[in-house]
Amino acid sequence: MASEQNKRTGSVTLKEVSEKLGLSMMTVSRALNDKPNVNPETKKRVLEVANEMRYTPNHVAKSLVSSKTYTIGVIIPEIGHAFFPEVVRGIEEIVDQANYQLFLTNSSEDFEKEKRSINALRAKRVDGLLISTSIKRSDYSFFESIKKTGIKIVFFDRCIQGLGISCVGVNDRIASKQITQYLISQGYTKIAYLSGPPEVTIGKDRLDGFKEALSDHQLELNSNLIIESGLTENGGKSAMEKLLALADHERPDAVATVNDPSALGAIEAIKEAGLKIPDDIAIVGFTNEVRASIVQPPLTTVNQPAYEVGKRAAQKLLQTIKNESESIENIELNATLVIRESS
Amino acid sequence: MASEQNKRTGSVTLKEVSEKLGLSMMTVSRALNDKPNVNPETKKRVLEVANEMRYTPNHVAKSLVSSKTYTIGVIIPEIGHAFFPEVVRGIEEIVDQANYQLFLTNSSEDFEKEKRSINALRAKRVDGLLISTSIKRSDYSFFESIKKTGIKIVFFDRCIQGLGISCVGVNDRIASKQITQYLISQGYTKIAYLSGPPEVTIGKDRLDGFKEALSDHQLELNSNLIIESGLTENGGKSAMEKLLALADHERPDAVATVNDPSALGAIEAIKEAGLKIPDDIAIVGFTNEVRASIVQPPLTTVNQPAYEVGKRAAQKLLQTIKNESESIENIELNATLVIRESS
DNA sequence: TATATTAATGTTAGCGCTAACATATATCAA
DNA sequence: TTGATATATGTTAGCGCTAACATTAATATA
Repeated sequence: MASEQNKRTGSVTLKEVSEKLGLSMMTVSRALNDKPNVNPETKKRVLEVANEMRYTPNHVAKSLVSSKTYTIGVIIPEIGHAFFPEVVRGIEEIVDQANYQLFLTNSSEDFEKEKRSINALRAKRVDGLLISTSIKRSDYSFFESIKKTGIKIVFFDRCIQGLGISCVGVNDRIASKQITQYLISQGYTKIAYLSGPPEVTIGKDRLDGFKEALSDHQLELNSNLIIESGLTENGGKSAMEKLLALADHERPDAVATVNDPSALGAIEAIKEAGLKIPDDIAIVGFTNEVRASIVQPPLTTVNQPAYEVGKRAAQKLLQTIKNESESIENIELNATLVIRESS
Repeated sequence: MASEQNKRTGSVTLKEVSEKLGLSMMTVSRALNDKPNVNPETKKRVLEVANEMRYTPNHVAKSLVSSKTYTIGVIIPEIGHAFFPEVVRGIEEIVDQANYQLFLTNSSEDFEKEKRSINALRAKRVDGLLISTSIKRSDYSFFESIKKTGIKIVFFDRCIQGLGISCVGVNDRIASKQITQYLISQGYTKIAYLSGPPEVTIGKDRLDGFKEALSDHQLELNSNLIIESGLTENGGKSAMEKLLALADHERPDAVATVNDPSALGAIEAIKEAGLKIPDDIAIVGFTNEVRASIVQPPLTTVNQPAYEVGKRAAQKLLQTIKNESESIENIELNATLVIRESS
């Protein structure tokens, strides 16, 4: 029993199975892979014996022959942000259906680590890469050179434009504009904005949407009320503290934010200052992550279909892998307003 | 430039680099892998040319030779549960430091999918497996047979005992006992329990801890007050509704739960019934996930060091891979009480 | 000077598998 | 009966790399 096992790796090989059966490796290979021209009887015997011997095909060897690994790499900037696990869930579902396996890496918003991971995944010969870039990315040239190697890439959520790489995200600009318009329609006039990093699409697009809404309604854009908060709770909190420190006449009556974590941090600051939401100051987020419905007061925000983003990105990547001439697309999913009590 | 690229895969091979240099593949291989007996001058030239040609070593081929893939597989029951992304973050950090790559699969609490994933990962020849089993697991024999193949396994959070496989978790029984004792010390006497699935360690151990605390304080164990809620919000909510439907004299004055999602669901039910927490009914959770501090009222719960669980599990697995005679351990991390306002 | 030792490089074989070609046997039409 | 066709199986070579052994050149030792 254990004697059938390969000395080197501990697993049974095709050769061992074929020897036991008195057949050539090729016939056994054909039988196990549903190739034509195998006697049904032979096939049955092969399957039985392979099963008995607990043969597991070695995909490493298969991959070397076929130069396909049925493996994709996913680069996440921060798995701690509730948005991303949902995206991963979507990706995993699609990828699993297609019998691919998923390598996960977490860059922790560190571009150097992101580069290292991408190179490691290339060495592992992944068939494709699903990337959401870290914030502190500096050189586009890296992605250009990666792209030149011919590996298939799809960006999601945080995209880089102009590289000829497909992207799956939400219509950030429009959604950001809508939620700002909603604040305006509620009668708020001094609206502040906690912005994300401008280098990344989501940072830029959401800020643009905010600005558009203001100018559409002839509201002045007070640059003192636009503060970069990054994408975290802490960033949101300290940005809000700066706003609260402004003189009374400048202080905003409402705050729009680049994402929910940032809004949650801001809420903390507002509460600590002893102010009431939305009476003293209204606030809205962007993401609709798990905490948004639970915080007091429940947060008005934009629902980003995270799971859907993951699914679509994975689908697009698999198509790009399968079909050499797959077009480059900019897929924008619809984000929708979720009106709760914080505004 | 592009002409140096391999026709088959689009990437440059060792052979191509060696031909360009007029050296044998072996010398180039030695130079690139920091092996001894290479002329420093040669090494420098090799590194330069390899870099110029954008050579990326093919780990698939390396793995076939070495029968090591520097790859581990992680099986998560539900990445949507906030606890698990944190665990994954811990795993990823350790694994990355050791230059391993991580395959992530999400079983969605489906044991059939879990088995499929494990088999797929075995075919991919991962060096080890980090597993948190799904709830609906029925046959232990599967794990027994997997273990026989010699693959290294470490369980985390949800373990199966008696298989001779290491496990990293928290001291569930004791922590559950402590939080129940805390409720008792606050004067509650009719304490209900929303329990998890008993087949899984966390379900059993936490319930045991709860029971121990009651019997230590000579409180009667009313089996009507122990309801299986599963591990989700919905389960918690409907279990709580059953408790609220009890006759007045039976109705609990406090509820302990198997985990935070379950507690959060129960809180919803209590609020919908128009009752006040903790005045009408107190509630405590178990996990300390992101929402626990934010819900109204903030949830008293047990802090499970998720990130630490991930790190320790990954460390143990890497040690088990490296060291053939690594001992089988049951690592219990300390969970600590987090007292907030729900009790 | 002859010989042992070390350093630098090369050659061969094989990891586990499959594509592509080769062979043997059975089946069929003319 | 003959060769053509289909079916079932086998053989060879090679995917990209490295371990193990082989060779050559350079240096040290007696």
